[in-house]
Amino acid sequence: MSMNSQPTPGKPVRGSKTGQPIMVIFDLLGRSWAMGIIWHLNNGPSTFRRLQEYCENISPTTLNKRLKELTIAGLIERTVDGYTLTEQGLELFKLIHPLGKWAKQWAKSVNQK
Amino acid sequence: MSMNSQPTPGKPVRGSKTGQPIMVIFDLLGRSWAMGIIWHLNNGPSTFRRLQEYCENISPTTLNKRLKELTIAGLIERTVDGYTLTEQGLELFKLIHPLGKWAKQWAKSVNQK
DNA sequence: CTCATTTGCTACATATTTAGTAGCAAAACT
DNA sequence: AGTTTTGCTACTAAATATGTAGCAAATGAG
Repeated sequence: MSMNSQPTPGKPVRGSKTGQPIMVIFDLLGRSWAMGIIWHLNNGPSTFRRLQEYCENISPTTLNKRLKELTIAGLIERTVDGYTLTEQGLELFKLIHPLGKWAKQWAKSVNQK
Repeated sequence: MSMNSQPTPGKPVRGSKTGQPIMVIFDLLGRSWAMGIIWHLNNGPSTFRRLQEYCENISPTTLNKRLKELTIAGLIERTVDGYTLTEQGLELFKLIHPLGKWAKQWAKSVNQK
């Protein structure tokens, strides 16, 4: 079965053939560096090259693909200052933000084993 | 470069060479069906076969891999009733839960374009 | 201007991940 | 004792990500 490349609500995605919104964003955000990009853009606009550096030298192929996907999804956009979070992207970031704290706790407990 | 298969805090993962916890769980949860499994287990314990059905006939290979990863990560465990969320898994679910509502709104706005 | 740099990105070859199908051994019914 | 269900492995094909090279357009310096 061939899967859509752009995760779109209502269309089958990696993780949901019916395209349930929650699964669609998890497909989108789960792709490599997608979260890293959003996390970073929360600090302000960034150019392609700068994002690349920040993302530990992600390959330009992947970065470009990710940027296009996130743009189509309405989470980021390109301005004169570079790529930026849209309002929707910012809201998403706020929702996901608490995960950072939880993840640190989780990391400790995992490493204890 | 070869990447660890099991996303582990402190070790390089898809999305972070330094293994920052937040990136590690996004790697983990971003893999196909990982979220679907957690989402479903929130309704109670489930057997392998039942999970498979729920997950739109995910291939057993992938399901098994995911289950192992989530188990090592301490998010799920196997009991007499089948696979279940651990307490940590449940907490994670609670954090992620609000995303569901946001995603529905987001889906609407995306489809309007 | 004009030459050198930087930026955003494409091409391409390789490696890793996922999907999809078949089927088997052990446990649970009947 | 025989059938069904369950948890899972093996294997092949398709999709995704990585890593390197490099080019055309925009920017900056002299």
